[in-house]
Amino acid sequence: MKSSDMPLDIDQIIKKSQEVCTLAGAKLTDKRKNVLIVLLAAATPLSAYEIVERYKTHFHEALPVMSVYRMLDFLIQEKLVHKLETSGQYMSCAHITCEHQHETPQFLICDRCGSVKEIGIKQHIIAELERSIQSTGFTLAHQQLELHGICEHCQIKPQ
Amino acid sequence: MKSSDMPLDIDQIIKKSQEVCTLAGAKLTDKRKNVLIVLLAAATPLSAYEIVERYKTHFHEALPVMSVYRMLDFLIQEKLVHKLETSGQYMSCAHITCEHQHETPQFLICDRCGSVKEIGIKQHIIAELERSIQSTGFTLAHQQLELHGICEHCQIKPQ
DNA sequence: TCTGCTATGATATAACATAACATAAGAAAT
DNA sequence: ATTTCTTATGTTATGTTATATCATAGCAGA
Ligand SMILES: [Zn+2]
Ligand SMILES: [Zn+2]
Ligand SMILES: [Zn+2]
Ligand SMILES: [Zn+2]
Repeated sequence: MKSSDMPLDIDQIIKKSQEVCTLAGAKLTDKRKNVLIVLLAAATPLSAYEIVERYKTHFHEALPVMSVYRMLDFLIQEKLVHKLETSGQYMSCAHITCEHQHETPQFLICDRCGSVKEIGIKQHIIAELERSIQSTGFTLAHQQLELHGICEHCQIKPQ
Repeated sequence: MKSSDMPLDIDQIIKKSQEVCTLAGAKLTDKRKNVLIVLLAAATPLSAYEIVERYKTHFHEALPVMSVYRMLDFLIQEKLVHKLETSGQYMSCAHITCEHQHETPQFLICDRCGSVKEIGIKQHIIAELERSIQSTGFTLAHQQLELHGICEHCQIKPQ
Protein backbone atom coordinates (compact mmCIF):
# COMPACT_ATOMS: atom_id res chain seq x y z
CA MET A 1 0.00 0.00 0.00
CA LYS A 2 1.16 3.47 -0.79
CA SER A 3 1.37 5.08 2.60
CA SER A 4 -0.76 8.03 1.62
CA ASP A 5 -4.28 6.95 0.89
CA MET A 6 -4.76 9.87 -1.47
CA PRO A 7 -4.15 9.14 -5.14
CA LEU A 8 -0.96 10.82 -6.25
CA ASP A 9 -0.90 13.24 -9.11
CA ILE A 10 2.55 12.39 -10.39
CA ASP A 11 2.51 15.02 -13.12
CA GLN A 12 1.80 17.74 -10.63
CA ILE A 13 4.50 16.53 -8.26
CA ILE A 14 7.04 16.43 -11.09
CA LYS A 15 6.06 19.95 -12.12
CA LYS A 16 6.60 21.17 -8.58
CA SER A 17 9.89 19.29 -8.39
CA GLN A 18 11.07 21.06 -11.50
CA GLU A 19 10.27 24.37 -9.85
CA VAL A 20 12.04 23.41 -6.64
CA CYS A 21 15.17 22.51 -8.58
CA THR A 22 15.10 25.58 -10.77
CA LEU A 23 14.74 27.74 -7.69
CA ALA A 24 17.79 26.04 -6.19
CA GLY A 25 19.77 26.52 -9.40
CA ALA A 26 19.82 22.78 -10.00
CA LYS A 27 18.76 20.75 -12.97
CA LEU A 28 16.17 17.98 -12.81
CA THR A 29 17.41 16.08 -15.84
CA ASP A 30 15.24 13.51 -17.59
CA LYS A 31 16.99 10.61 -15.88
CA ARG A 32 16.78 12.17 -12.45
CA LYS A 33 13.13 12.87 -13.13
CA ASN A 34 12.55 9.28 -14.19
CA VAL A 35 14.16 7.96 -11.03
CA LEU A 36 11.84 10.18 -9.05
CA ILE A 37 8.88 8.88 -11.06
CA VAL A 38 9.87 5.31 -10.24
CA LEU A 39 9.87 6.18 -6.55
CA LEU A 40 6.58 8.07 -6.77
CA ALA A 41 4.95 5.07 -8.44
CA ALA A 42 6.24 2.60 -5.85
CA ALA A 43 4.07 1.37 -2.99
CA THR A 44 7.08 0.92 -0.72
CA PRO A 45 10.59 2.31 -0.45
CA LEU A 46 13.06 0.81 -2.91
CA SER A 47 16.74 -0.05 -2.80
CA ALA A 48 19.01 1.43 -5.46
CA TYR A 49 19.14 -1.93 -7.17
CA GLU A 50 15.35 -2.22 -7.21
CA ILE A 51 15.22 1.22 -8.80
CA VAL A 52 17.51 -0.06 -11.56
CA GLU A 53 15.10 -2.93 -12.25
CA ARG A 54 11.97 -0.79 -12.28
CA TYR A 55 13.64 1.87 -14.37
CA LYS A 56 14.37 -0.81 -16.93
CA THR A 57 10.76 -2.00 -16.87
CA HIS A 58 9.16 1.44 -16.97
CA PHE A 59 11.44 3.21 -19.41
CA HIS A 60 13.01 0.36 -21.41
CA GLU A 61 16.44 1.73 -20.69
CA ALA A 62 19.29 0.40 -18.59
CA LEU A 63 20.69 2.67 -15.92
CA PRO A 64 23.90 1.74 -14.08
CA VAL A 65 23.44 1.43 -10.34
CA MET A 66 26.28 3.89 -9.90
CA SER A 67 24.23 6.50 -11.72
CA VAL A 68 21.20 5.70 -9.62
CA TYR A 69 23.18 6.38 -6.45
CA ARG A 70 24.29 9.72 -7.86
CA MET A 71 20.77 10.64 -8.88
CA LEU A 72 19.52 9.67 -5.43
CA ASP A 73 22.19 11.89 -3.87
CA PHE A 74 20.92 14.74 -5.99
CA LEU A 75 17.27 14.14 -5.20
CA ILE A 76 18.01 13.80 -1.48
CA GLN A 77 19.90 17.09 -1.53
CA GLU A 78 16.86 18.77 -3.05
CA LYS A 79 14.70 17.06 -0.40
CA LEU A 80 12.64 15.32 -3.08
CA VAL A 81 13.70 11.91 -1.79
CA HIS A 82 14.57 10.48 1.63
CA LYS A 83 16.82 7.61 2.59
CA LEU A 84 15.64 5.21 5.27
CA GLU A 85 18.74 4.52 7.31
CA THR A 86 17.30 1.45 8.98
CA SER A 87 16.80 -0.37 5.69
CA GLY A 88 19.02 1.27 3.09
CA GLN A 89 15.99 2.11 0.98
CA TYR A 90 14.83 5.27 -0.73
CA MET A 91 11.42 6.87 -1.02
CA SER A 92 9.98 10.03 -2.51
CA CYS A 93 9.13 12.80 -0.08
CA ALA A 94 5.45 12.87 0.77
CA HIS A 95 5.44 16.67 0.95
CA ILE A 96 6.88 17.79 -2.35
CA THR A 97 3.79 19.76 -3.28
CA CYS A 98 3.38 21.28 0.17
CA GLU A 99 4.23 24.93 0.34
CA HIS A 100 5.68 24.87 3.85
CA GLN A 101 9.36 24.26 4.48
CA HIS A 102 10.37 20.65 4.95
CA GLU A 103 10.24 19.68 8.62
CA THR A 104 12.26 17.01 10.40
CA PRO A 105 10.68 13.90 8.97
CA GLN A 106 9.32 10.99 10.93
CA PHE A 107 8.74 7.67 9.18
CA LEU A 108 6.22 5.08 10.27
CA ILE A 109 7.50 1.83 8.81
CA CYS A 110 5.12 -1.12 8.66
CA ASP A 111 7.04 -4.28 9.43
CA ARG A 112 4.34 -6.40 7.87
CA CYS A 113 3.75 -4.85 4.43
CA GLY A 114 6.78 -2.59 4.15
CA SER A 115 4.81 0.57 3.48
CA VAL A 116 6.09 3.77 4.99
CA LYS A 117 4.19 6.87 5.95
CA GLU A 118 6.10 10.10 6.24
CA ILE A 119 4.83 12.70 8.64
CA GLY A 120 6.38 15.88 9.96
CA ILE A 121 7.55 15.42 13.51
CA LYS A 122 5.63 17.49 16.02
CA GLN A 123 7.61 20.26 17.63
CA HIS A 124 6.60 19.25 21.11
CA ILE A 125 7.98 15.75 20.55
CA ILE A 126 11.33 17.21 19.62
CA ALA A 127 11.16 19.39 22.71
CA GLU A 128 10.35 16.37 24.87
CA LEU A 129 13.17 14.34 23.39
CA GLU A 130 15.61 17.16 23.97
CA ARG A 131 14.44 17.60 27.53
CA SER A 132 14.78 13.87 28.20
CA ILE A 133 18.41 13.78 27.11
CA GLN A 134 19.40 17.14 28.52
CA SER A 135 21.22 15.62 31.47
CA THR A 136 23.50 13.68 29.14
CA GLY A 137 25.00 16.78 27.56
CA PHE A 138 24.12 15.40 24.16
CA THR A 139 22.98 17.80 21.44
CA LEU A 140 20.50 16.41 18.93
CA ALA A 141 21.02 16.90 15.24
CA HIS A 142 17.54 16.92 13.81
CA GLN A 143 17.86 14.23 11.27
CA GLN A 144 14.95 11.89 11.15
CA LEU A 145 13.05 9.43 13.26
CA GLU A 146 12.31 5.95 11.93
CA LEU A 147 9.60 4.18 13.88
CA HIS A 148 8.67 0.59 13.26
CA GLY A 149 5.28 -0.99 13.82
CA ILE A 150 2.13 -2.14 12.06
CA CYS A 151 0.14 0.08 9.73
CA GLU A 152 -3.58 0.67 9.78
CA HIS A 153 -4.28 -1.69 6.89
CA CYS A 154 -2.26 -4.58 8.23
CA GLN A 155 -3.98 -4.38 11.58
CA ILE A 156 -7.39 -5.14 10.20
CA LYS A 157 -6.06 -7.79 7.83
CA PRO A 158 -5.53 -11.34 9.10
CA GLN A 159 -1.82 -12.11 9.53
CA MET B 1 35.31 7.60 24.21
CA LYS B 2 33.36 4.86 25.86
CA SER B 3 29.95 6.36 26.15
CA SER B 4 29.64 5.61 29.83
CA ASP B 5 32.11 7.64 31.81
CA MET B 6 32.20 4.97 34.49
CA PRO B 7 35.04 2.48 34.25
CA LEU B 8 33.64 -0.91 33.25
CA ASP B 9 34.24 -3.96 35.33
CA ILE B 10 34.33 -6.44 32.49
CA ASP B 11 34.74 -9.47 34.77
CA GLN B 12 31.64 -8.57 36.69
CA ILE B 13 29.63 -8.00 33.51
CA ILE B 14 30.74 -11.34 32.10
CA LYS B 15 29.78 -13.04 35.35
CA LYS B 16 26.32 -11.50 35.18
CA SER B 17 26.05 -12.44 31.51
CA GLN B 18 26.76 -16.05 32.40
CA GLU B 19 23.94 -15.93 34.90
CA VAL B 20 21.55 -14.34 32.43
CA CYS B 21 22.27 -17.08 29.90
CA THR B 22 22.04 -19.90 32.39
CA LEU B 23 18.71 -18.58 33.58
CA ALA B 24 17.48 -18.56 29.98
CA GLY B 25 18.74 -22.11 29.41
CA ALA B 26 21.36 -20.87 26.96
CA LYS B 27 25.08 -21.37 26.88
CA LEU B 28 27.56 -18.52 26.86
CA THR B 29 30.38 -20.44 25.21
CA ASP B 30 33.98 -19.22 25.33
CA LYS B 31 33.80 -17.77 21.84
CA ARG B 32 30.50 -16.01 22.46
CA LYS B 33 31.97 -14.67 25.67
CA ASN B 34 35.06 -13.45 23.85
CA VAL B 35 32.96 -11.65 21.24
CA LEU B 36 31.13 -9.95 24.09
CA ILE B 37 34.47 -9.01 25.68
CA VAL B 38 35.62 -7.45 22.42
CA LEU B 39 32.48 -5.31 22.39
CA LEU B 40 32.78 -4.40 26.05
CA ALA B 41 36.34 -3.25 25.49
CA ALA B 42 35.49 -1.14 22.45
CA ALA B 43 35.00 2.61 22.70
CA THR B 44 32.49 2.62 19.85
CA PRO B 45 30.13 0.14 18.21
CA LEU B 46 31.85 -2.28 15.84
CA SER B 47 30.88 -3.97 12.60
CA ALA B 48 31.01 -7.76 12.43
CA TYR B 49 34.17 -7.50 10.37
CA GLU B 50 35.80 -5.19 12.89
CA ILE B 51 34.97 -7.74 15.58
CA VAL B 52 36.81 -10.37 13.54
CA GLU B 53 39.91 -8.14 13.46
CA ARG B 54 39.87 -7.32 17.14
CA TYR B 55 39.15 -10.89 18.10
CA LYS B 56 42.27 -11.86 16.18
CA THR B 57 44.30 -9.19 17.99
CA HIS B 58 42.96 -9.88 21.47
CA PHE B 59 42.78 -13.64 21.42
CA HIS B 60 45.30 -14.64 18.73
CA GLU B 61 42.68 -16.75 17.06
CA ALA B 62 40.88 -16.38 13.76
CA LEU B 63 37.11 -16.39 13.83
CA PRO B 64 35.11 -16.59 10.59
CA VAL B 65 32.79 -13.65 10.07
CA MET B 66 29.94 -16.10 9.61
CA SER B 67 30.50 -17.31 13.17
CA VAL B 68 30.62 -13.75 14.44
CA TYR B 69 27.22 -13.06 12.92
CA ARG B 70 25.82 -16.14 14.61
CA MET B 71 27.33 -15.21 17.95
CA LEU B 72 25.95 -11.71 17.60
CA ASP B 73 22.51 -13.16 16.92
CA PHE B 74 22.80 -15.16 20.09
CA LEU B 75 24.01 -12.23 22.18
CA ILE B 76 21.28 -9.98 20.79
CA GLN B 77 18.64 -12.56 21.65
CA GLU B 78 19.89 -12.60 25.23
CA LYS B 79 19.85 -8.79 25.17
CA LEU B 80 23.55 -8.64 25.94
CA VAL B 81 24.25 -6.85 22.67
CA HIS B 82 22.33 -4.39 20.51
CA LYS B 83 22.47 -3.77 16.80
CA LEU B 84 22.44 -0.20 15.55
CA GLU B 85 20.24 -0.31 12.50
CA THR B 86 21.41 3.01 11.16
CA SER B 87 25.02 1.89 10.87
CA GLY B 88 25.06 -1.91 10.87
CA GLN B 89 27.22 -1.93 13.97
CA TYR B 90 26.98 -3.82 17.23
CA MET B 91 27.55 -2.75 20.82
CA SER B 92 27.30 -4.34 24.21
CA CYS B 93 24.25 -3.44 26.25
CA ALA B 94 25.01 -0.73 28.81
CA HIS B 95 22.65 -2.31 31.33
CA ILE B 96 23.77 -5.89 31.63
CA THR B 97 24.46 -5.61 35.34
CA CYS B 98 21.26 -3.70 36.07
CA GLU B 99 18.65 -5.71 37.88
CA HIS B 100 15.64 -4.13 36.20
CA GLN B 101 14.16 -5.57 33.02
CA HIS B 102 15.56 -4.21 29.80
CA GLU B 103 13.59 -1.19 28.62
CA THR B 104 13.12 0.04 25.06
CA PRO B 105 16.58 1.37 24.33
CA GLN B 106 17.41 4.77 22.99
CA PHE B 107 20.83 5.38 21.46
CA LEU B 108 22.54 8.74 21.34
CA ILE B 109 25.00 8.45 18.50
CA CYS B 110 27.76 11.05 18.26
CA ASP B 111 28.34 11.85 14.60
CA ARG B 112 31.75 13.33 15.40
CA CYS B 113 33.51 10.64 17.46
CA GLY B 114 31.24 7.68 16.85
CA SER B 115 30.58 6.97 20.51
CA VAL B 116 27.12 5.82 21.47
CA LYS B 117 25.33 6.20 24.76
CA GLU B 118 22.49 3.84 25.52
CA ILE B 119 19.73 5.07 27.77
CA GLY B 120 16.34 3.67 28.58
CA ILE B 121 13.64 5.62 26.82
CA LYS B 122 11.37 7.51 29.19
CA GLN B 123 7.84 6.20 29.38
CA HIS B 124 6.33 9.60 28.81
CA ILE B 125 8.25 9.97 25.54
CA ILE B 126 6.79 6.74 24.29
CA ALA B 127 3.37 7.94 25.35
CA GLU B 128 3.90 11.23 23.52
CA LEU B 129 5.07 9.48 20.39
CA GLU B 130 2.07 7.19 20.46
CA ARG B 131 -0.29 10.08 20.98
CA SER B 132 1.28 12.01 18.10
CA ILE B 133 0.71 9.18 15.62
CA GLN B 134 -2.64 8.06 16.96
CA SER B 135 -4.56 9.63 14.11
CA THR B 136 -2.62 7.57 11.58
CA GLY B 137 -3.87 4.24 12.89
CA PHE B 138 -0.28 3.08 13.17
CA THR B 139 0.70 0.86 16.10
CA LEU B 140 4.25 1.24 17.34
CA ALA B 141 6.42 -1.77 17.98
CA HIS B 142 8.76 -0.71 20.72
CA GLN B 143 12.00 -1.41 19.05
CA GLN B 144 14.58 1.23 19.55
CA LEU B 145 15.26 4.86 18.86
CA GLU B 146 18.53 5.93 17.27
CA LEU B 147 19.20 9.61 17.68
CA HIS B 148 22.13 11.36 16.04
CA GLY B 149 23.94 14.40 17.33
CA ILE B 150 27.07 15.57 19.11
CA CYS B 151 28.17 14.16 22.45
CA GLU B 152 29.20 16.08 25.50
CA HIS B 153 32.93 15.59 24.93
CA CYS B 154 32.92 16.60 21.30
CA GLN B 155 31.05 19.79 22.08
CA ILE B 156 33.79 21.17 24.27
CA LYS B 157 36.54 19.99 21.95
CA PRO B 158 37.50 22.14 18.96
CA GLN B 159 36.27 20.62 15.68
C1' DT C 1 29.11 -46.70 21.60
C1' DC C 2 25.40 -44.85 19.28
C1' DT C 3 22.42 -41.10 18.50
C1' DG C 4 20.95 -36.64 18.19
C1' DC C 5 21.52 -31.88 19.10
C1' DT C 6 24.01 -27.56 19.18
C1' DA C 7 27.98 -24.88 17.93
C1' DT C 8 31.26 -23.76 14.74
C1' DG C 9 33.85 -23.93 10.23
C1' DA C 10 34.16 -23.24 5.26
C1' DT C 11 32.69 -21.60 0.97
C1' DA C 12 29.87 -19.08 -1.92
C1' DT C 13 26.96 -15.49 -3.02
C1' DA C 14 23.66 -11.73 -2.31
C1' DA C 15 22.80 -6.99 -1.24
C1' DC C 16 24.27 -2.35 -0.44
C1' DA C 17 27.69 1.30 -1.37
C1' DT C 18 31.89 3.96 -2.89
C1' DA C 19 36.24 5.11 -5.59
C1' DA C 20 38.41 6.49 -9.64
C1' DC C 21 38.73 7.60 -14.14
C1' DA C 22 36.60 8.18 -18.90
C1' DT C 23 33.24 10.15 -21.93
C1' DA C 24 29.25 12.90 -23.27
C1' DA C 25 26.37 16.75 -23.21
C1' DG C 26 25.39 21.46 -22.51
C1' DA C 27 26.41 26.36 -21.36
C1' DA C 28 29.45 30.25 -21.70
C1' DA C 29 33.18 32.69 -23.76
C1' DT C 30 35.78 33.76 -27.80
C1' DA D 1 31.04 28.26 -35.20
C1' DT D 2 34.77 26.86 -32.25
C1' DT D 3 36.83 26.46 -28.02
C1' DT D 4 36.57 25.90 -23.22
C1' DC D 5 34.65 24.81 -18.95
C1' DT D 6 31.48 22.50 -16.15
C1' DT D 7 28.18 19.19 -15.06
C1' DA D 8 26.07 14.71 -15.89
C1' DT D 9 26.56 10.15 -16.95
C1' DG D 10 29.06 5.76 -18.13
C1' DT D 11 32.35 2.12 -16.96
C1' DT D 12 35.01 -0.78 -14.17
C1' DA D 13 36.68 -2.15 -10.00
C1' DT D 14 36.38 -2.77 -5.29
C1' DG D 15 34.77 -2.26 -0.50
C1' DT D 16 31.33 -3.35 3.04
C1' DT D 17 27.50 -5.69 5.23
C1' DA D 18 24.77 -9.85 5.44
C1' DT D 19 22.78 -14.46 4.29
C1' DA D 20 22.54 -19.30 2.44
C1' DT D 21 24.15 -23.84 2.48
C1' DC D 22 26.49 -27.73 3.57
C1' DA D 23 30.21 -29.89 6.36
C1' DT D 24 32.35 -30.96 10.71
C1' DA D 25 33.23 -30.91 15.68
C1' DG D 26 31.90 -31.33 20.30
C1' DC D 27 29.01 -32.71 23.73
C1' DA D 28 24.98 -34.83 26.25
C1' DG D 29 21.89 -38.53 26.98
C1' DA D 30 20.26 -43.35 25.80
ZN1 LIG E 1 9.81 14.66 3.12
ZN1 LIG F 1 1.24 -2.63 6.65
ZN1 LIG G 1 20.61 -2.49 26.47
ZN1 LIG H 1 31.53 12.62 20.36
